[in-house]
Amino acid sequence: MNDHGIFDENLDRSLGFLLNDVSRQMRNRFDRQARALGLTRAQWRVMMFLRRHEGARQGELASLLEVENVTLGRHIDRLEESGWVERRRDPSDRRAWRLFLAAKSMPILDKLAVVLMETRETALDGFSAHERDTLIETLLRIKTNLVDADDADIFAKNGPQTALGAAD
Amino acid sequence: MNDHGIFDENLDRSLGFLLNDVSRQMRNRFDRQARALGLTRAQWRVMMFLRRHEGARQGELASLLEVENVTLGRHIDRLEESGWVERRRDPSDRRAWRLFLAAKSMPILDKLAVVLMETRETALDGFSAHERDTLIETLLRIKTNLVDADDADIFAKNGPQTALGAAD
DNA sequence: AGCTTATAGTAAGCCGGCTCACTAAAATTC
DNA sequence: GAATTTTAGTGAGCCGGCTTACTATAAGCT
Repeated sequence: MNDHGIFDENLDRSLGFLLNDVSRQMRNRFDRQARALGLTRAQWRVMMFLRRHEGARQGELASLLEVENVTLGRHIDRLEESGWVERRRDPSDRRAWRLFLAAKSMPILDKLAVVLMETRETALDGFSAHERDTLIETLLRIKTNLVDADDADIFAKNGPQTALGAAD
Repeated sequence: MNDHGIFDENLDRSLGFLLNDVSRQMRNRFDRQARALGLTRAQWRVMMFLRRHEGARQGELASLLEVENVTLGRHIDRLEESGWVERRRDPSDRRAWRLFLAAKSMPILDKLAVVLMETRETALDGFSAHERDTLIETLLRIKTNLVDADDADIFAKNGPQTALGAAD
């Protein structure tokens, strides 16, 4: 019983903020461990995806990473400046870049995978395999819900003509 | 079977990145809905905490929010500039500020609580009450694990003398 | 009292997200 | 072939985190 009515729930237990907190804590922890290697978690993630998609264009990679084009562009700026990644002009499309890992990048990737595993073990200390699976599946469900809702917003805004399968 | 060995797991399913993605999606969704009201989720959260702790100093509020002092300081800069929050000098400590909500802030807070609930409903569409509880408890466990690990790091670095209960 | 240490907060500057506005080039349409 | 629209990427600038270094003041010790 307090003065603020039904909206005065405990913000510490609110899903959005809790996800934010935990995500931030994990990022900070990983980055502290990885600082000596000269990469942040976000940068390393870009490189891991790039390893499996060498020669990708920025837009393709941004789409895989689910960030905006401009966000990835700035990552690539920094990674190129530090010599981890190379931009080469696409020979058949002069607007586009093709992205490649520099040779010096390879040895770092697996080291940081170890840091990631350690961070995860810290976070999930005391969790059973089943609990871990459930958590991952739950987060994927949430992600799907949010993506679907965004799609529905776009549909509502632009009308059916831009949606797939809307042919007559 | 590929060329990259045991470290080549699916990054899309990696806990840290998944938390990051979901957290970002929820933040973006909330902020898009709330933009018309002139506040972001982080700013609104500051104000919600402040409502229950009027007169708090910046350091106290930062500690409640679990962000660094400097992070909150910049929030307060912006909130003060927009007239949502007031800084008043502490009469008994000239280093410190005391924080207060401006009168115009009150009507906004409950509106944004509704936006938060809608965002949560979108995210948790199709989840049972039990599943929701489980998720929150799981996230709190992870948070505890990470906080404990940070505490252990500090202990290891500074030695027992800074830990509570380390008398003699 | 006077020196030292701890605390409250700011300044500067980095990374990681975003939007909005833009350029250059490609693709489409007429 | 020319005009239009779409696409690839950048520039500027905002918010939200952080670290490191600093100022000003308070508190503690001798």
